[in-house]
Amino acid sequence: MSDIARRLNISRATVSYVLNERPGEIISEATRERVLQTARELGYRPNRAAQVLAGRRSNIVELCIHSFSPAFYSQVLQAFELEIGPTDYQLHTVTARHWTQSDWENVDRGWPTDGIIAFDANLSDEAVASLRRHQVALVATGVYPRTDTDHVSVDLYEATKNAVEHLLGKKRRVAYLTPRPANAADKDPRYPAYRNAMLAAGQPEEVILAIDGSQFGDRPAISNIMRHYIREHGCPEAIFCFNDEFSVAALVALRDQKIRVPEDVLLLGCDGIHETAYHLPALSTIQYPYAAVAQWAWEFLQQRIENPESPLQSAVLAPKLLLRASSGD
Amino acid sequence: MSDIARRLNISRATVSYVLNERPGEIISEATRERVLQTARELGYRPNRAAQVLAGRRSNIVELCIHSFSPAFYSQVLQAFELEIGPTDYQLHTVTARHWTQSDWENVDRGWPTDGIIAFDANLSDEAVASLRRHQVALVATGVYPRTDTDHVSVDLYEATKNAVEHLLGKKRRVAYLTPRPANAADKDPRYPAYRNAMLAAGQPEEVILAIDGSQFGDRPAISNIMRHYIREHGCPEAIFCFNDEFSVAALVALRDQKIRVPEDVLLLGCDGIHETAYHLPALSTIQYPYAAVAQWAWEFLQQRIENPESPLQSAVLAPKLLLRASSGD
DNA sequence: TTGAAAGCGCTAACAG
DNA sequence: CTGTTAGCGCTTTCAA
Repeated sequence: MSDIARRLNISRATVSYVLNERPGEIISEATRERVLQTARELGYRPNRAAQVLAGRRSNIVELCIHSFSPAFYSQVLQAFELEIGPTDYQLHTVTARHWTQSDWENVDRGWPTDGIIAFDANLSDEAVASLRRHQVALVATGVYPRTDTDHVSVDLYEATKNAVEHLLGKKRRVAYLTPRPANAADKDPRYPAYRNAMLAAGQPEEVILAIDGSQFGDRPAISNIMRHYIREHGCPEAIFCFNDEFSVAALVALRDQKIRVPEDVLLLGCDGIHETAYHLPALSTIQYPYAAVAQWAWEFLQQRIENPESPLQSAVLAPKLLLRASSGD
Repeated sequence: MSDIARRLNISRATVSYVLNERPGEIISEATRERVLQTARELGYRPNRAAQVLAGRRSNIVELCIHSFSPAFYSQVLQAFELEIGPTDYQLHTVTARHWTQSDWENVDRGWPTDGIIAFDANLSDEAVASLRRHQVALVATGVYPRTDTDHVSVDLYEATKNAVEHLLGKKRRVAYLTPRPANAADKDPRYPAYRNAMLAAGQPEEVILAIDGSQFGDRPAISNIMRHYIREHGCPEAIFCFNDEFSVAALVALRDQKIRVPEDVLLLGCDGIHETAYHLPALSTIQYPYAAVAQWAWEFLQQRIENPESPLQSAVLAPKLLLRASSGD
């Protein structure tokens, strides 16, 4: 910038003004032209670090997501990309799988972004409070609503209950295939929903535990567990799966044992990853509202960026049951 | 930092020294302790923009990738995440689908990162030259080797030729399903490889063109085109597909028409996305060396960051044929 | 071992 | 309309 100023014998401020298209301050068209021209000639490239240090917005938002796989997460990424890509903002993505609470408290230190989207992150109240104190624009997403930050949540309870009820409408022995032990510590709404639906139907619970080490989604491991389970306990008449990874893994296990879906057993998963549509039979699932989550989150974040003091907002979205062949529909 | 210094009645430089664990400059253990302590009390958080402006490294590398979907790209992301995640560096990800050459020339302006990985990007020679001039550490990946930047390429030619030859070993009428018109302008090695294999076998080419609008991967559209094609031209005995998206789409179309894979037609795709393993039949494919690409790219980038003047490096990787049930293996 | 001071490149009052 | 100036928060050379 000084180079331009020096070359043109004007001050750096003037240059800054025209380069920033400052509204109000009107620079003579002639000077403007000359500055722009010279900037081009000299190959001027603004230095973002300096701009930000001097108080400018970065026009970058950061999406912190558990990881880039399994497919659920890539679909989330894509939804945000579709939402934010067309705006002035650049979307940066970072994986947060191994983050500690202190990482979260310092999330704004990675780069001075204008805002942070914490997708399904395990954010402690303290971390949120700390970020709020530091005026970091933050919107979180997750299964449970929270009131200490802008938040969009997806309530799986109803959809899961509907799903299990739907299965119960056709079969009696409905199992739940999950990576999470079915105890009180499991705060995920899927288990309570399953449990309550079964209770209401007067049927005993049947939880198939498939802890697979890799958080979610080691399909071969899950398939193996399913195979063993079926050999020992026989096959349930219907299986509600924690998510579509489990559902596909179960499908593979059943295939291997010549158990037909949906003739012998119904299958219903959760998340609505693309792949479910292409299996044979097509897999029923609970369709996660990817686009809507991205929309609301981005909406809230923009408002928070524009107006840091505005009241907190939150949205609760309800996913829909997507019935296909695997549940006999 | 000034706060800490003021509180302790020492200079900001001293604080900076201990906070940076400056090697060599030895600060008295007492001062060190006091500074660290006070920093903690005051909740000191370094300002990255300032650090970078003052000449520090950001410890961030940016991966510029076409988009977050289809699955091929998520697997690429994951490979890089696996490679770079455990290091001191943070991996930032940005989608470059709509970037122009000028976006590329200014890629380092997004944030002052230490280095850039351009994955399968359409980088003009000028853009590369410009980045080089600006001392931006850049490693590119792609199908073709290039000599103007650090580069890792995956050579599909051999693998494709092997694939087609493999199919020709079992059937005569081998088609190529692709989104790219088979003309000279198609610089992708898949078509030439297919063509040459067919020529060598004395078989006529059969190119099924499935331009689907969405660059690659609109599965329903591709399936439709396949259905029409088969109705009009009958079904080839074997199909080599541009990538696994096409392969899955073809599988669906064939299923609909009660054409059996592999009994009636062999199918072989490209990329080795996870999903191929779970279809019935399991889909044969050319396995892209995700991990190796990430490793080499990261290796080159690190060296470039450490030593901007070191000679350019490049690596050429060969993907392997992964034969499964869909090609009758 | 510590402190003073000069930037890094840019923004934004404020005063002409 | 344009120039002067004071930072933004940190690093680093040079002296002490």
